[in-house]
Amino acid sequence: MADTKQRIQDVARELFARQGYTGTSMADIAGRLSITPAALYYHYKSKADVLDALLAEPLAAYAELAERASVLTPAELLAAFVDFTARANAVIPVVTGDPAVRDLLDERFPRSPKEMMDAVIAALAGPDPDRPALIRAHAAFAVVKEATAAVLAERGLESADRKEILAAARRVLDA
Amino acid sequence: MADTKQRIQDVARELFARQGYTGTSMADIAGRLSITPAALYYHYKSKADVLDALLAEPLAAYAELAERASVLTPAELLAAFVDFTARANAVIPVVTGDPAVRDLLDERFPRSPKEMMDAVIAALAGPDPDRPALIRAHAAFAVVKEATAAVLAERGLESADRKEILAAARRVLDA
DNA sequence: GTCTATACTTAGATAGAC
DNA sequence: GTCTATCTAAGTATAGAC
Repeated sequence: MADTKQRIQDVARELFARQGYTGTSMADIAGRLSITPAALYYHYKSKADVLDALLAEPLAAYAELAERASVLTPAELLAAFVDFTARANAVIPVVTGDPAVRDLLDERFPRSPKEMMDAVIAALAGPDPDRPALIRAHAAFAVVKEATAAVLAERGLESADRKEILAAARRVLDA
Repeated sequence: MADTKQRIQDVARELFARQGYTGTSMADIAGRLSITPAALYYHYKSKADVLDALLAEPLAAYAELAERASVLTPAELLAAFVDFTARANAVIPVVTGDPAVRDLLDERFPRSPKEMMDAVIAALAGPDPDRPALIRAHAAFAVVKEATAAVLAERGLESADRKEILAAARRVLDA
């Protein structure tokens, strides 16, 4: 990818994460790069396209995970999801926090994050889940997502952290 | 409170929850009430004031919970937090999802939601926590917050649900 | 308490020069 | 590839009539 496009994505990822997608203007992004907003439109035809470029790879990874979910054991799925969360850490709040982003993604990507999350939850809950099983699945999902984010907020995700998170998630899942 | 003010708050709560604070305009709120935006400014002097009015009660409840956190047992704290989450359900995503709201609250309320969350996490982690204890505290917090929200998304929080959520959170906390 | 009209600002986006 | 200049739309907010 051209150097300028890469730099735009890096700045956009940081600003979207800090201020949200709706809360970040094209002028904000351009200012950080010491160019004018108009110059951005040479590289991307809209603000939504900048977001697309930023999310394409993480969303594809999420889709792959959701597709494999039903053939993995819960332990394998939780482990894979910790790693996904760690890699996509910077963009997850952008997707989950801003309703405008959710609507954009519905138009532009085949499967919504909500659908993919539901697939993971369903796999964690097992076949024909009752209400307690669904609650435990949501809880285990939450443990992985939030605990991983909490660790990454102040340091790298070390091997011991990963094991602790997975152990907690498995305790939640096994009633 | 005057009837119109109450109806403005009800509409604002619903729209902020669905579209986010930044993603909701005064015209959106006014339209739902079949009045003009200008009329809103008779009742509230700014959009931020509408948000303030909406969040004052939940934030005060959260502050009280955070203050009592250190003298409650973890089980009591988790139970109180389930109930708080259930009551504040509609506005929690408004606060946590939009960075602009976080900045507004920093200016307008004495203690930020982040600070209060940290107090709860610290109480759950116990004195002089090591890294695993902090991870477990974050995980238990996440279980209560997300599982309660998941249940409320499709039905009321029944007594059995509450017990299931608390049992899961306690399994996370006790290594 | 609500309206019309409007001021002011910011944002997304385009045209055309360089 | 980037700029200047500009358009259009939307949003917050106010003034003053009713």
